[in-house]
Order: sequence, then C-alpha cells, then structure tokens
Amino acid sequence: MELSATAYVILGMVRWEPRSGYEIKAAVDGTTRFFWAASYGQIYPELKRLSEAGLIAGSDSPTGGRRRTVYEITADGEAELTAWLRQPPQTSEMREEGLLKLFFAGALPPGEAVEIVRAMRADRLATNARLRAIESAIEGTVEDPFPMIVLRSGIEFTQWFADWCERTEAEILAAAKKGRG
Amino acid sequence: MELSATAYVILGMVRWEPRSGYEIKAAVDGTTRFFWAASYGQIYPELKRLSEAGLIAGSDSPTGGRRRTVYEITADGEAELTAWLRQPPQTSEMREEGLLKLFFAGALPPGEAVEIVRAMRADRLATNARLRAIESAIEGTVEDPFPMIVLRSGIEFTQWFADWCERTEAEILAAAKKGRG
DNA sequence: TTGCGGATATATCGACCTGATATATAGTCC
DNA sequence: GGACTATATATCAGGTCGATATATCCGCAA
Repeated sequence: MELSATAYVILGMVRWEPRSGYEIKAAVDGTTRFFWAASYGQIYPELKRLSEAGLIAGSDSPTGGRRRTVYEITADGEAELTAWLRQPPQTSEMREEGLLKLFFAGALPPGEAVEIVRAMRADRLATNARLRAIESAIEGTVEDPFPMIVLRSGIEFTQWFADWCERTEAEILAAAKKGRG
Repeated sequence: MELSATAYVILGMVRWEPRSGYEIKAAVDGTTRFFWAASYGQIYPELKRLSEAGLIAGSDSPTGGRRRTVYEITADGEAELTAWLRQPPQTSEMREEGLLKLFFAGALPPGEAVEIVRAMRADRLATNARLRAIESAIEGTVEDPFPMIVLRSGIEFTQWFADWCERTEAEILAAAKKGRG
C-alpha cells in the first residue's frame, strides 16, 4: 500500500481530533500550508481511499440538513503514520518565481532588477507577520511542542529571506553605481 | 496568450544561446533546479507551443543519424520575456517533507524526533556542498552577475537551514532531558 | 420576514508538473 | 564486438493547484 505524503497530512490531522474534510483543509491552511499545502481536490478523494483502506473511519454527523462526515484515525492508521514518520524524509522542493526572475534579470535594463528583490522582500515580510500572529495566538495553548518548533522555523526562514533581499538590493545598487562610475 | 512560468524558463534559457530540449533540461538541472525545476514532460510540449506562437524558432541540426532540433529566441519571444520579468513575482511555494514529519513528531516516542532533524540537516549540507562546487566552477567565467547572485542565495539558504536543524536538535534534546529530569 | 453575505460542506475539472519509462543513435573504452 | 554512457525526443500515470459549482446554515439589517 503506497500512500502519498498528503495522505499522511490527513492521518496526522485526524489523529489530533476527528475532523471533516472541510476542517482538515482549514487546519492545513492554518498550519502546514507554509511547507506542505493540500487542496479539496486531493483531500476528498484521499479521505475515501483512506477510509476504504481502514486507516480512518468516517461517521455521519450532519448539521441540520447539511450532510457532514467526520473522520477519526484507526489503530491501523496510527501504525501507518508512525511507520511513515520513521522513514527518512524524501521530498524537498521550492518554487520561487522571484528567484527565477532574478536569475534572468540580465535581460532587463540595468536598474530594474532591484524591483524584483523589493517585491520578494515585501512578500516575505507579509508572510512573516502572518506567522508571528499565529505564534502569538497559540502561544502556551498547546502541549505538543513540535507544531510550535515548525512554526518558528517558518518565522525564521521568512525573516532570513527578507534580510537576504535587503542585502542583495544594496549589492545590486552598489554594482550598478560602480558600473556607471 | 497565457504562458506558464516554465515557458519563461525556456525563453530565458534559449535567450542566452540556442539549445535543444535535452540541453535545456540539462541547463535547468544545473542552475534553476534549486528554485524552479522542469521535466521533459513539460519541456518538449512547451517547445512546440512556443514555436507555434512564434516566440522561439526551431531548426534541424542532427548529429549524424540522430535528429535534433535547436531553438533560438525570436524578437517576439524577447519582448514576452522582458514583459514577464517586469510583472511582480507570484508563485512562492515550499514542500519540505522533513518539516511535515517534524510537525507530527508528537506521534513518535520521545527521542525519535531528532532523527528527522538530523536527516534534514545531512540533506541540506549535501545540497550546500553541490552548490558550492558549482560556485567554484563558474567563478569569474560569467559576465551576467544575476545567476551568481541567485546561486549564492541557494548556498546561504541551505546553510541557514542546516544551522537551524543543528540548533533545533539541541533544543529538542534539552527539552527531552528536562522532561525526564 | 425577507434577503444578503459569509461560513460550512462536498465535489469536480482543466491545467500543470514529476518521475519513470520507452525508443534510438552516437561515442568511448576494453 | 560488446558494454556502458551520453544525447535526443516522446509519452503516461498519478499527484497537485486554483477555480468553480452546488447546497445548507447562521447572523444581521432593511
């Protein structure tokens, strides 16, 4: 039985507490989104697969006339999750359109490249602020230390990236000045 | 005309010099792979689309009996590329299975979580070494400063990440000791 | 009370992307 | 000549994203 990493996101999320597909999506957006996203297009089919495989169990719990299925993890699911946690991590990817544009910035007139770095910096700082807000909100409320450790890695990373942009902007401007002088 | 970011990778690559699909793939793997990857499954169909759109021009240049099409950028392609470079970057994604596992590491017995951080650190250090090797190899050979700037961002980032892993390992071990004591 | 907007809930689709695989030819080394 | 690697193009299953569709529920205001 081969499961995608997203399947394990679902297992991990319902392990903390039973959730509907909608709640899983909201939990992912509020937590792992920074380093592992998931969309409805993955979540709902995956819930069916995991349910058929007996790794989670769904039960109807409608709100009035609105149908709703809440899933909880099974003993098999828990075993599958911990077995996966013990395997060395494989996937490590990045897609940074800003770095891609900077890479080809030689095609722009001198002086325009700094705009790319400025836009990246503003973006990283905005993410940093969002993550800091989450940090303040959950500070001291959770007993499990690992979500907070990972959240802080995001805060440090976006801060590092913003600082790199600032330094690089200065570097590009200095080189342009030297080139002109 | 809507182009994917990967289409612009191709435009940027053939702008430096005419290349075959195979050579574009090799160039991507040697340079932008760290922050923007591309596979044959994207490159070959995209070359056809860009060629039909008149943004690149292909010419047959076989090696003996082995067919080979080399593409070069057109004036339209160059205009399209610089117009894209002037738009603010959109996509910024990360997929770090290690952080995902660490996030759920509370499901593991205490003491096992450090293994995840150790594996991530080893991996980041290996990438760092590869990037440094590229840096040494191309040092002083390229006039365009931007590829080197981007390469160094990768070197700094992997170094920062490895350092974060080291600090986090110590933090986890200290917490475990405190928990036991 | 009627209606509007936003939240909850599930489902689907086109497009993008990866990794693997298939098919051929060319060059190198023993 | 055979083994191996590099060059070159093509394809496919499956993962993933963003947007969209459908429907219900709730609070609030006209």
